[in-house]
Amino acid sequence: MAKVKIHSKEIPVKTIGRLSQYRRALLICAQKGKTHIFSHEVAAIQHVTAVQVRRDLMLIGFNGSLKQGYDIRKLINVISEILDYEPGVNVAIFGLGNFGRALFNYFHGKRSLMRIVATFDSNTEKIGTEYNKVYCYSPYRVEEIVKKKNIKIAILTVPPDRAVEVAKKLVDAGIKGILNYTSTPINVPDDVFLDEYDMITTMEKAAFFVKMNELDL
Amino acid sequence: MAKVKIHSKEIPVKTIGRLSQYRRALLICAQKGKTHIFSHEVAAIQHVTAVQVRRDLMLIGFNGSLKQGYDIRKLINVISEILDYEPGVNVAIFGLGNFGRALFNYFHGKRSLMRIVATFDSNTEKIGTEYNKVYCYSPYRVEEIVKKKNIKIAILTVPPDRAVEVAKKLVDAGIKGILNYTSTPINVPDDVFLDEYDMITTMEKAAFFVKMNELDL
DNA sequence: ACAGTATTGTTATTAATTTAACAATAATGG
DNA sequence: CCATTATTGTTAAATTAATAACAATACTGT
Repeated sequence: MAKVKIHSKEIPVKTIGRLSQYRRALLICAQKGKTHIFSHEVAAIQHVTAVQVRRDLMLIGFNGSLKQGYDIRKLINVISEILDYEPGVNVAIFGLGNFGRALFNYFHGKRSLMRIVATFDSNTEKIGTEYNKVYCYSPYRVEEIVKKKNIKIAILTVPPDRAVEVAKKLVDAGIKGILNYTSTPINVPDDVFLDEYDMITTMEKAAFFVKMNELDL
Repeated sequence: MAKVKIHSKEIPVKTIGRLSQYRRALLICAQKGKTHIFSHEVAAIQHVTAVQVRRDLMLIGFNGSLKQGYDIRKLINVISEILDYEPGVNVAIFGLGNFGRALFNYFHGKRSLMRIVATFDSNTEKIGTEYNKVYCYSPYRVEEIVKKKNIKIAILTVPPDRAVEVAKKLVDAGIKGILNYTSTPINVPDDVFLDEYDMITTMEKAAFFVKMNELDL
Protein backbone atom coordinates (compact mmCIF):
# COMPACT_ATOMS: atom_id res chain seq x y z
CA MET A 1 0.00 0.00 0.00
CA ALA A 2 1.96 2.98 -1.25
CA LYS A 3 -0.86 5.44 -1.57
CA VAL A 4 -3.99 6.18 0.37
CA LYS A 5 -7.18 7.94 -0.59
CA ILE A 6 -8.17 10.93 1.47
CA HIS A 7 -10.69 13.27 -0.10
CA SER A 8 -10.87 11.22 -3.26
CA LYS A 9 -7.25 12.23 -3.69
CA GLU A 10 -4.35 9.83 -3.65
CA ILE A 11 -1.85 10.66 -0.96
CA PRO A 12 1.49 8.87 -0.58
CA VAL A 13 1.94 7.04 2.68
CA LYS A 14 5.18 8.92 3.19
CA THR A 15 3.21 12.12 3.18
CA ILE A 16 0.99 10.69 5.90
CA GLY A 17 4.05 10.08 8.02
CA ARG A 18 5.29 13.59 7.43
CA LEU A 19 1.91 15.09 8.28
CA SER A 20 2.23 13.51 11.68
CA GLN A 21 5.68 15.06 12.03
CA TYR A 22 4.42 18.45 10.90
CA ARG A 23 1.69 18.34 13.47
CA ARG A 24 4.21 17.66 16.16
CA ALA A 25 6.18 20.73 15.10
CA LEU A 26 2.99 22.76 14.94
CA LEU A 27 1.89 21.72 18.40
CA ILE A 28 5.24 22.79 19.80
CA CYS A 29 4.94 26.19 18.11
CA ALA A 30 1.30 26.62 19.13
CA GLN A 31 2.28 26.03 22.72
CA LYS A 32 4.78 28.84 22.46
CA GLY A 33 2.00 31.16 21.39
CA LYS A 34 2.90 31.27 17.71
CA THR A 35 -0.14 31.58 15.44
CA HIS A 36 1.39 31.41 11.98
CA ILE A 37 4.33 29.58 10.47
CA PHE A 38 6.24 29.49 7.19
CA SER A 39 6.99 26.35 5.26
CA HIS A 40 10.70 26.70 5.86
CA GLU A 41 10.16 26.92 9.60
CA VAL A 42 8.24 23.67 9.69
CA ALA A 43 10.89 22.18 7.44
CA ALA A 44 13.75 23.19 9.72
CA ILE A 45 12.14 21.63 12.76
CA GLN A 46 11.53 18.30 11.10
CA HIS A 47 14.61 18.14 8.88
CA VAL A 48 12.87 18.17 5.54
CA THR A 49 12.84 20.78 2.78
CA ALA A 50 10.44 23.69 2.58
CA VAL A 51 9.36 22.55 -0.88
CA GLN A 52 8.35 19.23 0.49
CA VAL A 53 6.25 20.81 3.19
CA ARG A 54 4.45 22.95 0.65
CA ARG A 55 3.97 20.03 -1.66
CA ASP A 56 2.54 17.86 1.09
CA LEU A 57 0.17 20.61 2.19
CA MET A 58 -0.88 21.13 -1.40
CA LEU A 59 -1.79 17.46 -1.59
CA ILE A 60 -4.16 17.77 1.33
CA GLY A 61 -5.51 21.02 -0.10
CA PHE A 62 -4.39 23.31 2.67
CA ASN A 63 -3.69 26.93 1.79
CA GLY A 64 -1.49 29.41 3.56
CA SER A 65 -1.33 33.14 3.19
CA LEU A 66 1.40 34.79 1.27
CA LYS A 67 2.69 37.04 3.96
CA GLN A 68 1.93 35.15 7.13
CA GLY A 69 2.41 31.60 6.03
CA TYR A 70 0.17 28.89 7.44
CA ASP A 71 -2.35 29.29 10.22
CA ILE A 72 -1.05 26.89 12.82
CA ARG A 73 -4.32 26.13 14.57
CA LYS A 74 -6.19 25.52 11.35
CA LEU A 75 -3.47 23.32 9.96
CA ILE A 76 -3.39 21.23 13.11
CA ASN A 77 -7.11 20.72 12.74
CA VAL A 78 -6.90 19.71 9.10
CA ILE A 79 -4.10 17.25 9.77
CA SER A 80 -5.96 15.88 12.76
CA GLU A 81 -9.02 15.31 10.65
CA ILE A 82 -6.94 13.20 8.30
CA LEU A 83 -4.90 11.29 10.84
CA ASP A 84 -7.09 10.88 13.85
CA TYR A 85 -9.79 8.34 14.30
CA GLU A 86 -12.62 10.03 16.06
CA PRO A 87 -13.84 7.41 18.46
CA GLY A 88 -10.18 6.97 19.42
CA VAL A 89 -8.17 3.80 19.48
CA ASN A 90 -7.34 1.53 22.38
CA VAL A 91 -3.77 0.43 22.89
CA ALA A 92 -2.14 -2.12 25.15
CA ILE A 93 1.45 -2.64 26.21
CA PHE A 94 2.80 -6.17 26.31
CA GLY A 95 5.76 -6.41 28.62
CA LEU A 96 6.07 -3.96 31.50
CA GLY A 97 9.85 -3.91 31.73
CA ASN A 98 11.91 -0.75 31.46
CA PHE A 99 11.00 -0.35 27.86
CA GLY A 100 7.30 -0.94 28.37
CA ARG A 101 7.16 1.56 31.21
CA ALA A 102 9.14 4.09 29.21
CA LEU A 103 6.71 3.83 26.33
CA PHE A 104 3.80 4.04 28.72
CA ASN A 105 5.07 7.34 30.07
CA TYR A 106 5.89 8.53 26.61
CA PHE A 107 2.29 8.21 25.50
CA HIS A 108 0.41 8.69 28.68
CA GLY A 109 -1.89 11.63 28.29
CA LYS A 110 -0.09 12.95 25.21
CA ARG A 111 -2.71 11.91 22.73
CA SER A 112 -6.19 11.60 24.05
CA LEU A 113 -7.29 9.65 21.01
CA MET A 114 -4.80 6.88 21.66
CA ARG A 115 -5.57 5.40 25.04
CA ILE A 116 -3.47 2.84 26.81
CA VAL A 117 -6.18 0.74 28.39
CA ALA A 118 -4.27 -2.32 29.55
CA THR A 119 -0.83 -3.75 30.17
CA PHE A 120 0.33 -7.35 30.25
CA ASP A 121 3.27 -8.97 31.95
CA SER A 122 4.17 -12.50 32.91
CA ASN A 123 5.81 -11.43 36.16
CA THR A 124 3.41 -12.52 38.92
CA GLU A 125 4.47 -9.57 41.05
CA LYS A 126 3.11 -7.19 38.45
CA ILE A 127 -0.05 -9.04 37.53
CA GLY A 128 -3.01 -7.59 39.33
CA THR A 129 -1.31 -4.31 40.13
CA GLU A 130 -1.86 -0.99 38.45
CA TYR A 131 0.76 1.07 36.67
CA ASN A 132 -0.39 4.68 36.47
CA LYS A 133 -3.96 3.57 37.02
CA VAL A 134 -3.85 1.00 34.24
CA TYR A 135 -4.33 -2.63 35.21
CA CYS A 136 -1.69 -5.26 34.50
CA TYR A 137 -3.05 -8.57 33.26
CA SER A 138 -1.61 -12.03 32.92
CA PRO A 139 -0.67 -12.98 29.36
CA TYR A 140 -3.10 -15.86 29.72
CA ARG A 141 -5.91 -13.36 29.42
CA VAL A 142 -4.74 -11.75 26.19
CA GLU A 143 -7.57 -12.96 24.00
CA GLU A 144 -10.25 -12.20 26.56
CA ILE A 145 -9.06 -8.68 27.37
CA VAL A 146 -8.19 -7.65 23.83
CA LYS A 147 -11.73 -8.46 22.80
CA LYS A 148 -13.45 -7.10 25.86
CA LYS A 149 -11.57 -3.81 25.84
CA ASN A 150 -11.60 -3.50 22.07
CA ILE A 151 -7.82 -3.16 21.88
CA LYS A 152 -6.66 -2.42 18.37
CA ILE A 153 -2.96 -1.71 18.71
CA ALA A 154 -0.30 -3.59 20.64
CA ILE A 155 3.07 -2.32 21.74
CA LEU A 156 5.36 -5.29 22.02
CA THR A 157 8.19 -5.05 24.55
CA VAL A 158 8.34 -8.61 25.81
CA PRO A 159 11.62 -10.54 26.02
CA PRO A 160 12.88 -11.53 22.55
CA ASP A 161 12.17 -15.22 22.99
CA ARG A 162 8.50 -14.55 23.71
CA ALA A 163 7.82 -12.18 20.84
CA VAL A 164 6.68 -14.67 18.22
CA GLU A 165 4.34 -16.49 20.55
CA VAL A 166 2.74 -13.32 21.92
CA ALA A 167 2.36 -11.85 18.44
CA LYS A 168 0.51 -14.96 17.31
CA LYS A 169 -1.85 -14.68 20.24
CA LEU A 170 -2.47 -11.04 19.47
CA VAL A 171 -3.29 -11.68 15.85
CA ASP A 172 -5.64 -14.48 16.85
CA ALA A 173 -7.33 -12.14 19.25
CA GLY A 174 -7.99 -9.70 16.42
CA ILE A 175 -5.40 -7.01 16.98
CA LYS A 176 -5.01 -4.62 14.02
CA GLY A 177 -1.59 -3.10 14.57
CA ILE A 178 1.61 -4.21 16.27
CA LEU A 179 4.60 -2.04 17.13
CA ASN A 180 7.33 -4.56 17.65
CA TYR A 181 10.17 -3.19 19.76
CA THR A 182 11.70 -6.54 20.58
CA SER A 183 14.80 -7.68 18.75
CA THR A 184 12.92 -10.62 17.24
CA PRO A 185 11.32 -10.14 13.83
CA ILE A 186 7.73 -11.35 13.70
CA ASN A 187 5.21 -12.10 11.00
CA VAL A 188 1.63 -10.96 10.77
CA PRO A 189 -1.13 -11.26 8.15
CA ASP A 190 -1.39 -8.54 5.51
CA ASP A 191 -4.28 -6.78 7.13
CA VAL A 192 -2.38 -6.16 10.34
CA PHE A 193 -0.16 -3.10 10.48
CA LEU A 194 3.34 -3.93 11.58
CA ASP A 195 6.19 -1.65 12.48
CA GLU A 196 9.45 -3.23 13.47
CA TYR A 197 11.75 -0.55 14.67
CA ASP A 198 15.17 -1.96 15.00
CA MET A 199 17.38 0.06 17.29
CA ILE A 200 20.37 -2.07 16.43
CA THR A 201 20.06 -1.12 12.78
CA THR A 202 19.82 2.55 13.68
CA MET A 203 22.89 2.27 15.86
CA GLU A 204 24.76 0.43 13.15
CA LYS A 205 23.87 3.10 10.65
CA ALA A 206 25.15 5.75 13.04
CA ALA A 207 28.36 3.80 13.55
CA PHE A 208 28.70 3.38 9.82
CA PHE A 209 28.47 7.11 9.27
CA VAL A 210 31.03 7.72 11.95
CA LYS A 211 33.28 5.30 10.13
CA MET A 212 32.71 6.96 6.75
CA ASN A 213 33.37 10.32 8.31
CA GLU A 214 36.66 9.30 9.80
CA LEU A 215 37.88 7.41 6.75
CA ASP A 216 37.14 10.38 4.52
CA LEU A 217 39.71 12.49 6.31
CA MET B 1 24.04 11.79 1.22
CA ALA B 2 22.05 9.27 -0.79
CA LYS B 3 24.87 7.01 -1.84
CA VAL B 4 28.03 5.78 -0.28
CA LYS B 5 31.19 4.37 -1.79
CA ILE B 6 32.23 0.95 -0.65
CA HIS B 7 34.71 -0.85 -2.90
CA SER B 8 34.78 1.99 -5.38
CA LYS B 9 31.14 1.11 -5.94
CA GLU B 10 28.26 3.41 -5.14
CA ILE B 11 25.84 1.85 -2.70
CA PRO B 12 22.52 3.45 -1.74
CA VAL B 13 22.19 4.31 1.91
CA LYS B 14 18.97 2.35 1.99
CA THR B 15 20.90 -0.72 1.05
CA ILE B 16 23.23 -0.09 3.98
CA GLY B 17 20.23 -0.11 6.28
CA ARG B 18 18.97 -3.33 4.80
CA LEU B 19 22.35 -5.00 5.07
CA SER B 20 22.15 -4.43 8.78
CA GLN B 21 18.70 -6.02 8.82
CA TYR B 22 19.89 -8.95 6.74
CA ARG B 23 22.72 -9.55 9.14
CA ARG B 24 20.29 -9.67 11.99
CA ALA B 25 18.28 -12.32 10.19
CA LEU B 26 21.44 -14.22 9.35
CA LEU B 27 22.66 -14.18 12.93
CA ILE B 28 19.37 -15.62 14.09
CA CYS B 29 19.59 -18.39 11.51
CA ALA B 30 23.24 -19.09 12.24
CA GLN B 31 22.40 -19.53 15.89
CA LYS B 32 19.88 -22.17 14.94
CA GLY B 33 22.60 -24.08 13.15
CA LYS B 34 21.57 -23.16 9.62
CA THR B 35 24.52 -22.82 7.25
CA HIS B 36 22.87 -21.68 4.02
CA ILE B 37 19.90 -19.52 3.19
CA PHE B 38 17.88 -18.52 0.12
CA SER B 39 17.09 -14.96 -0.82
CA HIS B 40 13.38 -15.47 -0.20
CA GLU B 41 14.05 -16.73 3.30
CA VAL B 42 16.00 -13.63 4.24
CA ALA B 43 13.29 -11.58 2.60
CA ALA B 44 10.51 -13.19 4.60
CA ILE B 45 12.24 -12.55 7.91
CA GLN B 46 12.81 -8.89 7.21
CA HIS B 47 9.65 -8.12 5.25
CA VAL B 48 11.26 -7.20 1.97
CA THR B 49 11.19 -8.93 -1.41
CA ALA B 50 13.56 -11.66 -2.52
CA VAL B 51 14.52 -9.59 -5.56
CA GLN B 52 15.62 -6.79 -3.33
CA VAL B 53 17.79 -9.07 -1.27
CA ARG B 54 19.48 -10.42 -4.39
CA ARG B 55 19.92 -6.96 -5.78
CA ASP B 56 21.46 -5.66 -2.58
CA LEU B 57 23.84 -8.58 -2.39
CA MET B 58 24.76 -8.08 -6.01
CA LEU B 59 25.71 -4.51 -5.19
CA ILE B 60 28.17 -5.61 -2.56
CA GLY B 61 29.45 -8.32 -4.88
CA PHE B 62 28.40 -11.30 -2.82
CA ASN B 63 27.65 -14.53 -4.67
CA GLY B 64 25.49 -17.41 -3.60
CA SER B 65 25.29 -20.89 -5.02
CA LEU B 66 22.49 -21.93 -7.23
CA LYS B 67 21.26 -24.85 -5.23
CA GLN B 68 22.13 -23.93 -1.68
CA GLY B 69 21.65 -20.20 -1.72
CA TYR B 70 23.95 -18.00 0.34
CA ASP B 71 26.57 -19.15 2.80
CA ILE B 72 25.38 -17.58 6.03
CA ARG B 73 28.69 -17.33 7.80
CA LYS B 74 30.48 -15.84 4.82
CA LEU B 75 27.71 -13.34 4.19
CA ILE B 76 27.76 -12.21 7.80
CA ASN B 77 31.48 -11.60 7.45
CA VAL B 78 31.13 -9.63 4.25
CA ILE B 79 28.38 -7.46 5.68
CA SER B 80 30.36 -6.96 8.85
CA GLU B 81 33.35 -5.82 6.89
CA ILE B 82 31.21 -3.15 5.29
CA LEU B 83 29.27 -2.02 8.34
CA ASP B 84 31.57 -2.46 11.27
CA TYR B 85 34.30 -0.13 12.30
CA GLU B 86 37.19 -2.20 13.41
CA PRO B 87 38.50 -0.31 16.39
CA GLY B 88 34.89 -0.18 17.57
CA VAL B 89 32.88 2.84 18.58
CA ASN B 90 32.17 4.21 22.03
CA VAL B 91 28.62 5.09 22.95
CA ALA B 92 27.10 6.91 25.89
CA ILE B 93 23.55 7.10 27.17
CA PHE B 94 22.24 10.45 28.28
CA GLY B 95 19.35 10.03 30.67
CA LEU B 96 19.13 6.88 32.76
CA GLY B 97 15.37 6.74 33.13
CA ASN B 98 13.28 3.78 32.07
CA PHE B 99 14.06 4.39 28.47
CA GLY B 100 17.78 4.83 28.98
CA ARG B 101 18.00 1.66 31.03
CA ALA B 102 15.95 -0.24 28.47
CA LEU B 103 18.28 0.81 25.68
CA PHE B 104 21.25 -0.03 27.81
CA ASN B 105 20.04 -3.57 28.26
CA TYR B 106 19.08 -3.77 24.63
CA PHE B 107 22.66 -3.13 23.52
CA HIS B 108 24.66 -4.45 26.40
CA GLY B 109 26.93 -7.16 25.11
CA LYS B 110 24.98 -7.60 21.87
CA ARG B 111 27.54 -5.89 19.66
CA SER B 112 31.06 -5.94 20.91
CA LEU B 113 32.06 -3.22 18.47
CA MET B 114 29.61 -0.76 19.96
CA ARG B 115 30.50 -0.26 23.57
CA ILE B 116 28.48 1.70 26.07
CA VAL B 117 31.24 3.31 28.06
CA ALA B 118 29.39 5.91 30.08
CA THR B 119 25.98 7.08 31.19
CA PHE B 120 24.84 10.52 32.30
CA ASP B 121 21.96 11.58 34.49
CA SER B 122 21.12 14.71 36.41
CA ASN B 123 19.60 12.78 39.30
CA THR B 124 22.09 13.09 42.16
CA GLU B 125 21.11 9.67 43.45
CA LYS B 126 22.36 8.09 40.25
CA ILE B 127 25.49 10.14 39.75
CA GLY B 128 28.52 8.28 40.98
CA THR B 129 26.83 4.89 40.92
CA GLU B 130 27.30 2.17 38.35
CA TYR B 131 24.61 0.67 36.19
CA ASN B 132 25.73 -2.74 34.96
CA LYS B 133 29.35 -1.81 35.66
CA VAL B 134 29.14 1.43 33.71
CA TYR B 135 29.66 4.64 35.60
CA CYS B 136 26.99 7.35 35.73
CA TYR B 137 28.32 10.90 35.40
CA SER B 138 26.88 14.29 36.09
CA PRO B 139 25.82 16.19 32.96
CA TYR B 140 28.27 18.88 34.01
CA ARG B 141 31.04 16.58 32.94
CA VAL B 142 29.78 15.90 29.43
CA GLU B 143 32.52 17.68 27.58
CA GLU B 144 35.28 16.27 29.72
CA ILE B 145 34.12 12.66 29.59
CA VAL B 146 33.13 12.64 25.92
CA LYS B 147 36.63 13.71 25.04
CA LYS B 148 38.45 11.58 27.54
CA LYS B 149 36.56 8.41 26.68
CA ASN B 150 36.46 9.15 22.96
CA ILE B 151 32.68 8.85 22.81
CA LYS B 152 31.38 9.11 19.28
CA ILE B 153 27.69 8.30 19.55
CA ALA B 154 25.10 9.54 22.02
CA ILE B 155 21.77 8.01 22.85
CA LEU B 156 19.51 10.78 24.02
CA THR B 157 16.78 9.84 26.47
CA VAL B 158 16.67 12.90 28.67
CA PRO B 159 13.40 14.69 29.54
CA PRO B 160 12.04 16.59 26.51
CA ASP B 161 12.78 20.02 27.94
CA ARG B 162 16.47 19.20 28.30
CA ALA B 163 17.03 17.71 24.87
CA VAL B 164 18.10 20.84 23.00
CA GLU B 165 20.52 21.95 25.64
CA VAL B 166 22.15 18.54 26.03
CA ALA B 167 22.40 18.09 22.28
CA LYS B 168 24.22 21.38 21.98
CA LYS B 169 26.70 20.33 24.64
CA LEU B 170 27.27 17.05 22.86
CA VAL B 171 27.96 18.67 19.54
CA ASP B 172 30.35 21.10 21.18
CA ALA B 173 32.13 18.20 22.79
CA GLY B 174 32.67 16.65 19.37
CA ILE B 175 30.08 13.87 19.26
CA LYS B 176 29.59 12.40 15.78
CA GLY B 177 26.17 10.77 16.00
CA ILE B 178 23.04 11.35 18.05
CA LEU B 179 20.08 9.02 18.39
CA ASN B 180 17.38 11.27 19.70
CA TYR B 181 14.61 9.34 21.44
CA THR B 182 13.13 12.33 23.21
CA SER B 183 9.97 13.91 21.88
CA THR B 184 11.81 17.17 21.17
CA PRO B 185 13.27 17.66 17.70
CA ILE B 186 16.86 18.88 17.79
CA ASN B 187 19.30 20.37 15.30
CA VAL B 188 22.86 19.36 14.64
CA PRO B 189 25.51 20.38 12.11
CA ASP B 190 25.67 18.52 8.82
CA ASP B 191 28.62 16.39 9.77
CA VAL B 192 26.83 14.88 12.75
CA PHE B 193 24.61 11.89 12.11
CA LEU B 194 21.14 12.37 13.54
CA ASP B 195 18.33 9.91 13.87
CA GLU B 196 15.10 11.13 15.38
CA TYR B 197 12.84 8.22 15.88
CA ASP B 198 9.45 9.45 16.72
CA MET B 199 7.30 6.88 18.44
CA ILE B 200 4.30 9.15 18.33
CA THR B 201 4.46 9.25 14.54
CA THR B 202 4.71 5.48 14.39
CA MET B 203 1.73 5.12 16.66
CA GLU B 204 -0.22 7.63 14.64
CA LYS B 205 0.57 5.76 11.47
CA ALA B 206 -0.64 2.56 13.07
CA ALA B 207 -3.83 4.26 14.22
CA PHE B 208 -4.29 5.70 10.76
CA PHE B 209 -4.10 2.27 9.20
CA VAL B 210 -6.58 0.92 11.68
CA LYS B 211 -8.87 3.76 10.69
CA MET B 212 -8.44 3.09 6.96
CA ASN B 213 -9.05 -0.56 7.55
CA GLU B 214 -12.27 -0.01 9.38
CA LEU B 215 -13.60 2.64 7.04
CA ASP B 216 -12.96 0.42 4.04
CA LEU B 217 -15.47 -2.12 5.30
C1' DA C 1 3.82 54.50 -7.68
C1' DC C 2 7.21 51.21 -8.18
C1' DA C 3 11.26 48.33 -7.57
C1' DG C 4 12.58 44.87 -4.45
C1' DT C 5 11.66 41.01 -1.46
C1' DA C 6 9.77 36.91 0.43
C1' DT C 7 6.52 33.67 0.16
C1' DT C 8 3.05 30.31 -1.68
C1' DG C 9 1.27 26.97 -5.05
C1' DT C 10 2.11 24.22 -8.88
C1' DT C 11 4.19 22.18 -12.88
C1' DA C 12 8.22 20.14 -14.85
C1' DT C 13 12.38 17.69 -14.27
C1' DT C 14 15.48 14.76 -12.32
C1' DA C 15 16.93 11.24 -9.35
C1' DA C 16 16.35 7.24 -6.69
C1' DT C 17 14.21 3.00 -5.72
C1' DT C 18 11.64 -0.86 -6.57
C1' DT C 19 9.73 -4.22 -9.34
C1' DA C 20 9.61 -7.07 -13.30
C1' DA C 21 11.55 -10.02 -16.63
C1' DC C 22 14.43 -13.38 -17.98
C1' DA C 23 18.78 -15.82 -19.27
C1' DA C 24 21.90 -18.99 -17.04
C1' DT C 25 22.59 -22.80 -14.27
C1' DA C 26 22.60 -26.87 -11.62
C1' DA C 27 20.12 -30.47 -9.57
C1' DT C 28 16.28 -34.08 -9.87
C1' DG C 29 13.42 -37.61 -11.45
C1' DG C 30 11.40 -40.17 -14.81
C1' DC D 1 19.14 -38.09 -21.42
C1' DC D 2 15.82 -34.81 -21.36
C1' DA D 3 12.09 -32.13 -19.34
C1' DT D 4 11.11 -29.90 -15.04
C1' DT D 5 12.09 -27.18 -11.20
C1' DA D 6 14.11 -23.79 -8.30
C1' DT D 7 17.30 -20.64 -7.83
C1' DT D 8 20.76 -16.82 -8.79
C1' DG D 9 22.48 -12.66 -11.16
C1' DT D 10 21.53 -8.91 -14.07
C1' DT D 11 19.45 -5.84 -17.25
C1' DA D 12 15.42 -3.23 -18.35
C1' DA D 13 11.18 -0.95 -17.17
C1' DA D 14 8.15 1.21 -14.11
C1' DT D 15 7.12 3.50 -10.23
C1' DT D 16 7.81 6.61 -6.63
C1' DA D 17 9.82 10.39 -4.43
C1' DA D 18 12.40 14.50 -4.28
C1' DT D 19 14.07 18.64 -6.27
C1' DA D 20 14.11 22.51 -9.10
C1' DA D 21 11.99 26.17 -11.39
C1' DC D 22 8.99 29.72 -11.68
C1' DA D 23 4.60 32.41 -12.06
C1' DA D 24 1.60 34.76 -8.92
C1' DT D 25 1.03 37.58 -5.15
C1' DA D 26 1.18 40.77 -1.47
C1' DC D 27 3.75 43.52 1.38
C1' DT D 28 7.75 47.18 2.26
C1' DG D 29 10.37 50.98 1.89
C1' DT D 30 11.64 54.71 -0.89
